[in-house]
Amino acid sequence: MTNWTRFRLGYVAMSVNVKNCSPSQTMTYKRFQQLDDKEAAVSRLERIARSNLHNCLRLLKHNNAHDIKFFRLSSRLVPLATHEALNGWNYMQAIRNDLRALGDFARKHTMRLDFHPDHFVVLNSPKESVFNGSVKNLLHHVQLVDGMGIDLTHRSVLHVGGTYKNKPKAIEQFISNWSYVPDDVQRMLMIENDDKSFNLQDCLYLGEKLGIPVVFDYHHHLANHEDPDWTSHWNRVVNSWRNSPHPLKMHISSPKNEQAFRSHADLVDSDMFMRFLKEVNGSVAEMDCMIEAKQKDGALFQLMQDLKGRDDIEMVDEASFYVKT
DNA sequence: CCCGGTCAAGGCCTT
DNA sequence: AAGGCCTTGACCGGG
Repeated sequence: MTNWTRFRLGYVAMSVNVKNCSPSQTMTYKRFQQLDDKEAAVSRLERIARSNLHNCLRLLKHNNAHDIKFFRLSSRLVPLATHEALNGWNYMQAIRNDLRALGDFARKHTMRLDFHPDHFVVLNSPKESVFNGSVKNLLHHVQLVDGMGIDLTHRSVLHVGGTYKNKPKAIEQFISNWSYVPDDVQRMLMIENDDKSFNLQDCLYLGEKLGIPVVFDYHHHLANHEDPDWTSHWNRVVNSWRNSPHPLKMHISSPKNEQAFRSHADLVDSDMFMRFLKEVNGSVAEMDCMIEAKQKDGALFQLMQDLKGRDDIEMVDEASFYVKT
């Protein structure tokens, strides 16, 4: 138990302020197929990947200028990286320097970077092909983290997966599949409650059983819960992070509206956020809050602006603060 | 230049 | 069994 918590804000993948700086440029497989000169096509993929990483570095510089030390990298940095048609493609060779530059900058400025692989990475699938494809994708993420030269532990957040019409069975499937997940990947992962299937208590059950930190998504919890009172489970969330080198991490977003409750709004509602912060304040020394909003870093800046006017907030810098109790 | 259709990957719901 | 939808940013081609 500590006195106050230092809260740090982060955002996802791209900036609304830095123009022409996409870290997710791509080439679809269809397009790749249409190109006759495969060697040229591959070097075009490599150019795109390098450009994505270069843009990431620009984003990190922008973040650093605004004290933002927490950032989720795009999971589409290297187009077609794990596509079977490109088996044997040594993209790491092509991106090594850019990747290293990214990691060097992050380390120099003590930034926390992580990933959130796309929804088709499903570790509890009963289909072997889906499971294997998921592991392949996650091993790609391991390579990226290693290539940046930063520690692998707890860098990638994942949902539990599908329910397949039998949630208890799907949870047990996750546990049995877990034993086939490579050690590196296991070490890299965190699990997050989702908005339709696996709620906070499901994640805590798995997290405790398998030693995986639980990322609490407050918005998902509002949309999908077994027990609406998350506070009575909070100490278990805190505890799931006890062996992590990183502070507890959570996701913050606001519903778009009542009809599309599960969709992300442009901005984060600061009153809702403050109510949440007051509940958790003091439970840990530091906490990282990932802002998931349409307006990306714009939402982060707006939120900080909203908090700035309050007398129960003590600002540390442009992206972190204490809550006074 | 703008706009609508399309795109590797899973799961789920409807028909 | 098959097709549409979810969700999302990027890109392509047509107007």
